[in-house]
Amino acid sequence: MAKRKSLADSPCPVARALEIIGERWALLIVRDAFDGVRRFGEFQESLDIARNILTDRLRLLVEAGVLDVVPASDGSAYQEYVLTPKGEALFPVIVTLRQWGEANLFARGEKHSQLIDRASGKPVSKLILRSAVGTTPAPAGTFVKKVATQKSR
Amino acid sequence: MAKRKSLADSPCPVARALEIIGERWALLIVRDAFDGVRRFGEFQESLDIARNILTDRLRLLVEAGVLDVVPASDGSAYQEYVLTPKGEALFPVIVTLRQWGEANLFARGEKHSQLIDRASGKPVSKLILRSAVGTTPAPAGTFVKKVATQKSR
DNA sequence: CCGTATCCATTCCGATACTG
DNA sequence: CAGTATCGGAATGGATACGG
Repeated sequence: MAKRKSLADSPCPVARALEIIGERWALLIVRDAFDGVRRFGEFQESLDIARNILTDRLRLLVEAGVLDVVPASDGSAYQEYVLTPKGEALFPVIVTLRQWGEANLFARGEKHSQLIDRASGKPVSKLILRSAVGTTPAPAGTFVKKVATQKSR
Repeated sequence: MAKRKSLADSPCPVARALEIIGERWALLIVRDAFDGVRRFGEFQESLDIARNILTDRLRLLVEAGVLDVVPASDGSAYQEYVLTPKGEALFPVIVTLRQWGEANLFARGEKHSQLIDRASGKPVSKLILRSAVGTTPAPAGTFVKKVATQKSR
């Protein structure tokens, strides 16, 4: 008993997403990857995570298709972990999470780290995110239920 | 040993945010709250979560200031759990997570649940998110480090 | 119907030692 | 440097029984 219930088959996209990245380390690894971190040791030092756990989390993220393993860019015989397109698509998630954290989790005047968007040169905290409005035409029968109770403010 | 490292004091807003909602159930509870769920039993049924865990997670979210406890709206002597402004500010996080899940975690033709934004009448999956561009003027000395390595695509 | 309390299996995670 | 192997303690989560 006490077998953990899998969310991987949930009809809710939020639940499925959490099955992959709803875990203490996963998103921090992804955040570091966005930050340019590629090597095992860099992740380990940056996150201060035990090596065995890091090994396991990297493996899970690779299996999930969020990271990819490539031969090291320098001569060394090792590997590097880079974001796949699927992993890069997590950028808006990181940004919104960061924005929420900055706005709600820091005392006035308290310092926080910052991330600059390479393309725009602006802090990611100030990015306006564009969703894929045109993508997924959503043909009839796509949804298993429709709930019209959302507030947006 | 093996004491879990707290992220609550991390200078990274993403890490702090994950300390609160980076857990298997927290965001699903928040998602349900956005969906209009307010009662203990509703959460329990919707999430199929053990009652003791639900109790604990609700308590944590209340402590974190994401949910608030109010007297039941019907006559019953119980309580209801409603989103605080801080909790409602998580809306963009849920939306981006959902968008990512829809785009990357479902096979073509596979159905997923849907959520309609009350204000706009559109699916949240197609919302264009506006960040608080004007807020937090970010005076000098706000950041502990600046990293300019971000890719945005 | 709303929770709390207990018990226990599973999972997580840190420390450490070890290999190449 | 980049992992793997093993260990033990802590946290998570599920089942269930109980009380308001």
